[in-house]
Amino acid sequence: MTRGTARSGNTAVPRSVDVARLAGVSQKTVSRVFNDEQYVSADVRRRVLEAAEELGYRRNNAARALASGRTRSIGVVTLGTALYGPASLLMGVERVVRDTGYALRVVNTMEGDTAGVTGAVSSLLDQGVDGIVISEPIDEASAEGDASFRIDVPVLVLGAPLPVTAPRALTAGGGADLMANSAIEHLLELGHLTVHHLAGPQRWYAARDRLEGWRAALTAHGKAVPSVVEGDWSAASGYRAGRELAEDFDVTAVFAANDDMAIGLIRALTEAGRRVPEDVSVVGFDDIPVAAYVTPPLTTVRQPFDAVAQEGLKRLVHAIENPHADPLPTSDPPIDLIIRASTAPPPSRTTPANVAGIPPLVHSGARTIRRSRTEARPPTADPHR
Amino acid sequence: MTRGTARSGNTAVPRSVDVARLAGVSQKTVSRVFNDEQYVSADVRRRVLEAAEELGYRRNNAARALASGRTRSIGVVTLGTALYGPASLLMGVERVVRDTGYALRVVNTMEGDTAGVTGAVSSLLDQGVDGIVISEPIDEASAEGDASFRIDVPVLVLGAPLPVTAPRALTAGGGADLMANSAIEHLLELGHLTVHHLAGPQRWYAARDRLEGWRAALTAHGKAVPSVVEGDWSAASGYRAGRELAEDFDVTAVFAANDDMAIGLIRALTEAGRRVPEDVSVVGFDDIPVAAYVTPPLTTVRQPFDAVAQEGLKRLVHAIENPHADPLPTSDPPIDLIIRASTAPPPSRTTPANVAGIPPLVHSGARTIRRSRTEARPPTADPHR
DNA sequence: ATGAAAGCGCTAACAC
DNA sequence: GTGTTAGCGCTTTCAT
Repeated sequence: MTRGTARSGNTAVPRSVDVARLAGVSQKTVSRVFNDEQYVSADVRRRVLEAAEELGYRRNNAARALASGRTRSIGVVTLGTALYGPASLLMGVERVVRDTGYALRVVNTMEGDTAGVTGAVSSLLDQGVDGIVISEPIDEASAEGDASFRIDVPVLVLGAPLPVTAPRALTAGGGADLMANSAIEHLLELGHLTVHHLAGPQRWYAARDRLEGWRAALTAHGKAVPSVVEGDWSAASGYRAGRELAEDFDVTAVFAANDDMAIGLIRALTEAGRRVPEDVSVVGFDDIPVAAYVTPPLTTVRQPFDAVAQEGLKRLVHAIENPHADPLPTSDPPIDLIIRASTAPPPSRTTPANVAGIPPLVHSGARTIRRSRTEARPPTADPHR
Repeated sequence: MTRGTARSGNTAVPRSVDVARLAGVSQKTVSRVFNDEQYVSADVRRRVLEAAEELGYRRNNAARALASGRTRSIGVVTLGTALYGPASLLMGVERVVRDTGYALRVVNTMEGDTAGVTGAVSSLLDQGVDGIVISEPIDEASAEGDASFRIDVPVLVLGAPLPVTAPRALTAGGGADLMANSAIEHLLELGHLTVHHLAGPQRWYAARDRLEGWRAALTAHGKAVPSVVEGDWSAASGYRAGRELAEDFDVTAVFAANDDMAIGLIRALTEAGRRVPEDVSVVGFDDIPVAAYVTPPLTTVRQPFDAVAQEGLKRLVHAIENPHADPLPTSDPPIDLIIRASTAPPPSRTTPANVAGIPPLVHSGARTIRRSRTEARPPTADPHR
């Protein structure tokens, strides 16, 4: 391939000089037009645009980045797009990033990845990004924050505290402990003596956070804190946990750390002859799209993924574009507890079990309890949906 | 900000010249070391690496791209990471891309997006990519393939025919018609007189493909082709469709175009008093992670997302790196039909309905029927999982 | 309102 | 094996 000529085929890729020549202006003027700078006469602008159109001109982004020192792209480190939480967060981020005019570079850290978050961040830095989003990082096998390199672009961490040392760091999301709280209170209000917990993998901050919220809520209400069963977010692990829990007849309510595990759990309980919600109530976490349609429709906590992504990115972009300004303030979005048919009062010890039957048509009558994070207790219970 | 000095703080970002100076070699030698070129003595290589380490040197990717004409990145156009199919494909692509040494740029086209796939491709071209992956594109409102610009990088389309005109195009995946076929044959073998179809949104190629497969399979077996109900992939739309279908007592088997709709459908049937699978059999599509754990466990078609992504990308990278060679041959991966508990023989007209009960512990005994695309009919039915 | 000149930090080609 | 010289196609600075 000869330098500076055709890239493929027989037509050369046009450069700004070519456009300038055709429009009869200087190269710099072409640059001005494409950067929407002022001081370009309407006539010149039109001529330049026409010439560019005719040649099929596209600015070379590498040259732009090299000359300006800005790549106009944001890197995202995400873990397992297969999971609803991370996937939703990624979607939210993508949506917002586009509106800001930045491009998105994505690196996926799989669990069990040797390089981990540190490696992913490093690779983004190599690629050249103006800012970084780290979505739901998990604890690394190696020591945390041992990155031996400097991160001098702003970093936004979603749903966890900072996993790496970065001078210009921001966080958004998280606070699942408070969300867990509303789930537990709902179950206690129904009359359950305590609530068991099917936890997520404890390397995930989100999982630990939910567990802490569960424990704190029980303790605050003076209830016993049963031992914890740990899953791996999958329905399969929920199913396995369910087989264990089904044997313990003291279990009347379970708070699962996500909906998938809740569904597996319910399956196992059902197969063991323990009816949900008559014998055991189950609350999930996430409100995945099918949650309202499984049997029984799932009571669950809905996370405000979109709001978190949007709010966090607004702050990240602000930090990128105003390196010396103070970061924008945080504003945690409210959380919803969606009450459907998988929760009910505990079985009364005197009444015998009814004939098993299809749970009634309850999901259309789902209730939502919204609570903002700044309130201590939720005063409202507004029905919607 | 002064040119060529500190980017932030008081320490300048080191360049290859700085490394060269410190190591006592020429700048070009540093470049050689970092590009793993040959003809660098072990001693020099070590000194350069040490110097780089000490300074915290990182190659500037923009400069690299500008000088070499290659960006070493691949762009992905994906539609709605919220859906299991596109999300799985994206995950697969990410996994493979990393191993190839390319970076990933992602653009998400939401449904109802004005710019659509064409706009997304254009934005990737602006960003500068060496190749493009278009994952499950849908039909655009505007005329197809009307892109007024040239796409002179290789393009890989996943799960659909080419939505844009590109000289160097490849495709992978797709062929859902054949997959639909195995689902239909399973139901017919159980004794159903025909199979209804709950289709996906017909703007999606994948949805049309499944519909065609369904229609073709019924026709091939001389069965009646009932009218189609169309959903939007969501469980909610499956539920709405289910309320309609529940009223038609001729419906004994339904093939849903994805698992989410199947779950919504089952919910609606159940609420209407039609038992699954005793009264109505339901087959889904995708084998989402919870499919084995909903009630009843879902019989479904599993798509080989990972294999498709891997195979497609291998060919894309080959096309990028060997512009003038012939494209690598295609090799369609096999498809699995996972038989669980949502399918059964049709109700015999003489036997009255049994008392509704919990479906038995069947999902652990799931059967898998695998068929490769080159065979006309599946000869094997090997149990696994 | 427009242009000329000087880099941005690297890789490519060729010399030694 | 290693160094020298020219760009890559833009943006920046400064002149007009």
